[in-house]
Amino acid sequence: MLNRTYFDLQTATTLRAAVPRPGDQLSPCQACKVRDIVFCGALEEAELSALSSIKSVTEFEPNDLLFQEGESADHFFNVTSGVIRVYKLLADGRRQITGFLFPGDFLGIANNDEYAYSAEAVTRTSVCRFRRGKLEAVLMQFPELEHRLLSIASHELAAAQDQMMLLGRKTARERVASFLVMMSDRAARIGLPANPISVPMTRADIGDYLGLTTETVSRTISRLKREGIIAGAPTDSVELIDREQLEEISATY
Amino acid sequence: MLNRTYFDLQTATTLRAAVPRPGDQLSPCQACKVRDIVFCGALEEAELSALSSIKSVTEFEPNDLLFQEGESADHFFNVTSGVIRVYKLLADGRRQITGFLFPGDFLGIANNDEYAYSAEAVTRTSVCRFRRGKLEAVLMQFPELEHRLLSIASHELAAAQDQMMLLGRKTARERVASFLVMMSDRAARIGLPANPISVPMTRADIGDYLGLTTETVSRTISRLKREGIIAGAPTDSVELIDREQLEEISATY
DNA sequence: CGTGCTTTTGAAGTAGCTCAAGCTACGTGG
DNA sequence: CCACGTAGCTTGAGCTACTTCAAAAGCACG
Repeated sequence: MLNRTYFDLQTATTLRAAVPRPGDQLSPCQACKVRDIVFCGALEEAELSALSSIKSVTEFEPNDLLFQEGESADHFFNVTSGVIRVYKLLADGRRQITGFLFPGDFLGIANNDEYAYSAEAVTRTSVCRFRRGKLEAVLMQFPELEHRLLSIASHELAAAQDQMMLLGRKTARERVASFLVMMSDRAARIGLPANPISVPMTRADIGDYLGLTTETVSRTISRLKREGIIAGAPTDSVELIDREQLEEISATY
Repeated sequence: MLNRTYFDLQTATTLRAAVPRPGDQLSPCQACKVRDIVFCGALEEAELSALSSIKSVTEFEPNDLLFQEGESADHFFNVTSGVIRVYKLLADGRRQITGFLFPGDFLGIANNDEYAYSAEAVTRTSVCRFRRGKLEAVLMQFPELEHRLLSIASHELAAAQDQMMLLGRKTARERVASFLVMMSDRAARIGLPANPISVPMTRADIGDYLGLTTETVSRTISRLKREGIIAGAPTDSVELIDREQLEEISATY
């Protein structure tokens, strides 16, 4: 399961040149490849070193559980490489994946002291982990960080609303097209090529994300291929041949 | 359209005794009937009067538009009475209602400077309105307020994830049951009776919230009535006869 | 080179949708 | 006060997009 995807993502974050800045080497985070993207980006040295002092780096293998719904929410995470799936389960095993996380994404915003969802590694993944209590102390000290968390939460909220539209009102074809366009955009955002995209998650994952069955996802992708809109390079990689049409199909307003 | 529901909600917020506190009458917000519920609740007098000085009260009639997706996000709102629907549209008119707002709910968290969704009054509604720029200035001054916004956003995020589960994986029956239980819980939360609940929105609204058609909503409610699990008092009011069974049906983990 | 997992494809079934008609409630104007 | 119009709700009949069940094919790994 340690497939190409993982290497792609590794490569990607490596490719993102970590531009040296004045004041470099003051804290390990200065060298972080994804730190320009969110949370830790563009912070004062004081804030950054406060954060740095409470972080620990952890690695996960594919399908490793980061935490489970209902567990005490002891940590926040910042993904530095790999892909994570976040999901909820019903008693009878039905699963809804509420999001996929990529390098630079933040994880662990919870309103009680319990996680409201579970999180698992899709690929080999590394994260920057913060103890909740400690992070909160740092937040108290640096209101700018809290401001940033609010901004992250707002983004997530907007994304969640788009996903509700997708789940409530789009056809299977529109959902799959939306998914592929989203994957392409996310890849571009973290510095990967937007076109032949890597799709490390299984059809079952995609189905549980889009509110479809694996069979429907597979059939829909097959049809898009037959129509020449996309093409499947071998190892879980997809080429968007007619991106414009894909966007039309995706029915984004 | 100025039906019983509106009066119910008016009554409710009036019933919520505004307990006098030391330091009362310092600002008009002290008397606010919903202020214990969120955002403005339990603030220092300084914070409260800062907020109070930038707010303005506005009323909306049923179906009035508060703002539209894509508009410049100039205001935040706090609902003080009535019910609001928040939704997104696709180009061809398909609508997804992403939430209903009740007294005490906060509205307008946006990540760009554009609203990501539209908002309309379901019933006659009154809101407390804050100019975005001014509120942001107050936020800068009182980090506690930003902390509170983050907490609100976290709650909304958790609710959004539940809704994704509902839209992606639940059956029509489970969705309708979930909806009724949710309405009952929300009513209780703002001090209304949890049992004969008022359902001011149309079947079309409910359908667009649950990812169903009006017909399916209607049929499903009819069946729940036939089974004696709920009963329809006349004016858009529903009695939960067997709440326990309704919760079972709703498939909440 | 077989074992297990994922994906694909087919065939049949069904939950929910579409289309259509009738019903109820309510406000309006004669 | 009653006819009338409109908007929402209900119910029926038929349809279809997606699911379910099943099997075979592809692929990764020991």
